[in-house]
Amino acid sequence: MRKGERRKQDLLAIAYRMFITQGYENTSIDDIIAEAGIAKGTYYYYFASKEQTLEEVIGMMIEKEAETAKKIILSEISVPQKIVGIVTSIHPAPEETSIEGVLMKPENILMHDKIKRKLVETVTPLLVEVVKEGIKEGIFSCDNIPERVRMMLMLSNDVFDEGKYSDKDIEVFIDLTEKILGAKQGTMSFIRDLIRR
Amino acid sequence: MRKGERRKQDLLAIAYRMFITQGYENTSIDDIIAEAGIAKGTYYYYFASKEQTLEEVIGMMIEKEAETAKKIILSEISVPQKIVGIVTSIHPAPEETSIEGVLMKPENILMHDKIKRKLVETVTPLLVEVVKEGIKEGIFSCDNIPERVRMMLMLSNDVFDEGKYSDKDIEVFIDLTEKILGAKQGTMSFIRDLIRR
Amino acid sequence: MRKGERRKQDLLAIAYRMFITQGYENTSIDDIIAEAGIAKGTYYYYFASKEQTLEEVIGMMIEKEAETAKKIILSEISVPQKIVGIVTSIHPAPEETSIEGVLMKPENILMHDKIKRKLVETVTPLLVEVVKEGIKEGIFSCDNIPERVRMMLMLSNDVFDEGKYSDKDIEVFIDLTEKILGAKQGTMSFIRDLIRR
Amino acid sequence: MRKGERRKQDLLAIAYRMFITQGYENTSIDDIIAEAGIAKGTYYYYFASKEQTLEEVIGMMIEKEAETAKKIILSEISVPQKIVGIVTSIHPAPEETSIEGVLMKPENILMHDKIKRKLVETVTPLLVEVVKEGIKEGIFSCDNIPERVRMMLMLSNDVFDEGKYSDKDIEVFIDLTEKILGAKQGTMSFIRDLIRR
DNA sequence: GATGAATGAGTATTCATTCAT
DNA sequence: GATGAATGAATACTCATTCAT
Repeated sequence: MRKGERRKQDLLAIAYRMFITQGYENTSIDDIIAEAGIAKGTYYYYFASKEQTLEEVIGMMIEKEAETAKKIILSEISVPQKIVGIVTSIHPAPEETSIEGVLMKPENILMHDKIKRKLVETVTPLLVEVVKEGIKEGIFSCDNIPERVRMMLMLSNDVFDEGKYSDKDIEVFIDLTEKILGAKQGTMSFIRDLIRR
Repeated sequence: MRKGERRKQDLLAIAYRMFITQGYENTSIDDIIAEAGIAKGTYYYYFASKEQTLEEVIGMMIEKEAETAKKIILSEISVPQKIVGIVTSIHPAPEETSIEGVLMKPENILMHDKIKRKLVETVTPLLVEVVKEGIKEGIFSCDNIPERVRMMLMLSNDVFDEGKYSDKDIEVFIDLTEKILGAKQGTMSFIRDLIRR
Repeated sequence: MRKGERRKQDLLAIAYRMFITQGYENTSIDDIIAEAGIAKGTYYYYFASKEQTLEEVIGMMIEKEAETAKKIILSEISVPQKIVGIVTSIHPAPEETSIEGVLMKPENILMHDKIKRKLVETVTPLLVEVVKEGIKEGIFSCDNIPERVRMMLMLSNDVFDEGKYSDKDIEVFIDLTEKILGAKQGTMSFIRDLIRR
Repeated sequence: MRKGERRKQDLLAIAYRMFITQGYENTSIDDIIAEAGIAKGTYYYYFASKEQTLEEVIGMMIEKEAETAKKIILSEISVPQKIVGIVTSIHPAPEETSIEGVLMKPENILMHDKIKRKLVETVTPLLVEVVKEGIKEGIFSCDNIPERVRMMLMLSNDVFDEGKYSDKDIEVFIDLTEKILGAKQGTMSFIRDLIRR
């Protein structure tokens, strides 16, 4: 059973990499098994279908992100820093975005979209708690917290996922983030230094 | 030649309807020509490829939207109403969204995404002018106008495209819209009455 | 070894049921072992191949039928009743036929056909003895007994296996049965009451 | 269109031959197109699926048989000869049966069974007319004609399709045929000379 | 302008069987 | 006796595109 689990993880990792690199639709089962060096039957021993593989790949990613977010929440940093930490952590790693904007190539939109939705869904409740903490501390002031958090997340996706954003985009984003949460101007301005490269 | 143009428009209309209804990937050339009652060769006489057809379909839509937007701009209504009018006009007609959320079915994401991007790109400069008008009138007050307009558009996409939004979502959206543009609280509150059904 | 025998019988019973229900071709080894809750290796410990399983399943059925037939022969009923008893006993139980004519679904023809042939082969010699008894008693009168018995069996298969037969079919069948065996008219007419539902 | 029709007929002929020779299930699309020397797409241009091909192959055969039967009916021979002519004409040509009993190989049962059913269905009404003719002429005498004709057909299938029948089988079959139709003994005895080889 | 026959690379999925442990 | 991971050949079907007429 150990052996089987290990192999499944390997396959998942390979599938993940290939889906990201060439797109889900453009990756054939044959591609995957060739890369993994296994027989077709073996692949289907571990996965019921290609789509199921995609689900598991996504699940794996989400899980990782959620864990990171939880660690951030438990760490000893200020509430605004927690929020920014979580928001930035859920964006595609620079390696991935930089390789010719892979994630946004049309062949990847399906997967990217699935991930985005699930990520928002997963991270929202975690962030809600953080925001509530901020309200208690008097840093933020707002109602309809879940809705505001969701919008903030979606906005950050819109702005940062393409990998093409200007300084002005950042300025506006900072401004909006403060206003979404009802923070004093300047509260989130340290984002500038984090993001600008 | 007139006749040819006419036929092309028909094909475009058919393709548009089928892409929307069943998704771009799920619509085969055979489907289209069956519906149109023409031979395969004829289809390829008018379009170089399936993808080109998609581009033209999208172009057609965008053109329509842009025209609507321009009409709104030239009309005799208040600046906030112009903005809201344009923003709401670019969202899928209720018929389309309501029919089981067709547009967001996974098979439609590719097309939907392409449309969204191009729409933002096209509508932004138009809206920028309106916002500038609003600033002159003293209703709005902000810098980085193009960036702010883009974010507003993207946010409205995020909130309204799924067709599933709560009253709270609307409240937050109104609040944010006002803050994005630096308007007084209440300026955009009439949105409530437009959107709530 | 006793334990092994028991398990094999269980497997045979499961295979039988699934072959009947879903057809031989449509039943995969995986289906069988899932139902039995055993590993694939275990299955192949008991059976050399899927086809061998089918043979054994059929053998099992035939054996049962033959036993029933023998019991009928030894019982204290009239010769015509023995014949009818045996003939009716070899037809699929109403439960099986009635469930949407399972046995005749195209996916079951192969198995059904194999069973039919073997059954005729097995039952013929038994019935021949009964017919000879009838001849001694002066009830029947005919030559070429084995050939006649075979045809009677095949005819009964044709008429009754589909589960769709009219009253007229029964009338004709009774008439023919009498004539096949050279019996007086009316000898077999009690079939009517047995079969009509 | 002429060209297309011709090719379809060729494909049908090839499929027919291969289905007969190797069995329907054992004949892959690849086999067929290799034999026909065409591309896979071409095959699917003419047939929607493998199963549809089977249906058309069977339809083709049935049509042929029905035509033969009609010709026999219109010919100037005696009623018993018409009946025997039709019945013998619907059995597999000797070439086909003789080649190692191809038709009855397990892999062919499905197709064989489909053909048998459809053939009985198609030929029964034709034979009914002939039998009625015979009754008018006073040669036959019976009620429930359709049921009797069906049984006669099924019986002849049972006896002759396997290609293995003895002289005694023929004797019994002749006897039964006469009795099914209520003919005088000897009416159908000329069958002997036709069938015995 | 229009036709429709022909193409063929591409793809996911199934399943009986083996064998080292 | 029992396991379950690994195999890999087999197979039906799709579809955008081309081109001679």
